[in-house]
Amino acid sequence: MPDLPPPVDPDRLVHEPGRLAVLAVLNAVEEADFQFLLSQTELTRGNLSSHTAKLEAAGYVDIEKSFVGKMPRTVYRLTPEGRDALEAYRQHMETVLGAMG
Amino acid sequence: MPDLPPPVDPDRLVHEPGRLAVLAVLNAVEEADFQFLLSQTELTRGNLSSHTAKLEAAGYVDIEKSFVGKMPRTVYRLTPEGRDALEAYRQHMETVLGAMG
DNA sequence: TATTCTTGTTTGTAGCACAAACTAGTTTGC
DNA sequence: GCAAACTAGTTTGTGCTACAAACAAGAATA
Repeated sequence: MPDLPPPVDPDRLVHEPGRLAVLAVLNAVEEADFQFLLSQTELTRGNLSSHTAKLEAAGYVDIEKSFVGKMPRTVYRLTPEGRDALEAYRQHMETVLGAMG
Repeated sequence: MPDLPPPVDPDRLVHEPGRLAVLAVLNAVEEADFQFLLSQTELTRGNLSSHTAKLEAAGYVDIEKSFVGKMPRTVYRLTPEGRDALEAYRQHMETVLGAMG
């Protein structure tokens, strides 16, 4: 029989599946543009835009805007705080899930 | 460098922290009453009530009402479907988190 | 020139989590 | 024996937030 579970209290900003998908991609690639995130996460553009805005407001993601030729391009990067938050989330969830196994 | 993450698409009914806490407790103990769930999950009563109602509606939890002496008592149990859903959730999240390690 | 494509942002809505207020009955105190 | 306080949950109201549709600003294309 599994042990009684530890408290379940994840960082909600990370826990939301759309944002977790974004963070997981950024964790893997260091740097990604809007289109790449779109294709990897399968979010809609509106959704991706608002999730990245929220992650930026939290200090978890840096957003850098520039132009490639004449077209705008937005590049997203995990900040150190974002990386820490993601790692803390991972450990928290591993603990919770591990106690269920 | 971590691999690109697999799709992040957890069962939202399970993913919600309050409900995950309830399911994790029920997974551990087979059977629990309202008060025990309250103390273990640290949810408010209103919250616990509505989360369990949702889990019952989904067929993940059975609710059994009886009396102990003259006081009502409600006992909660995981159904087989609930157990399966929780296990599927666990595996899904392990996969997602594992790719981040 | 106009229409269609790109790159995102803003807006409107519906759903949901949350806690406060409520219900129904029981025990305790005076 | 009557009121106040406690038990065991449920219902209700509110505010947040995820979601996609509509929008905006330009660039390429026909």
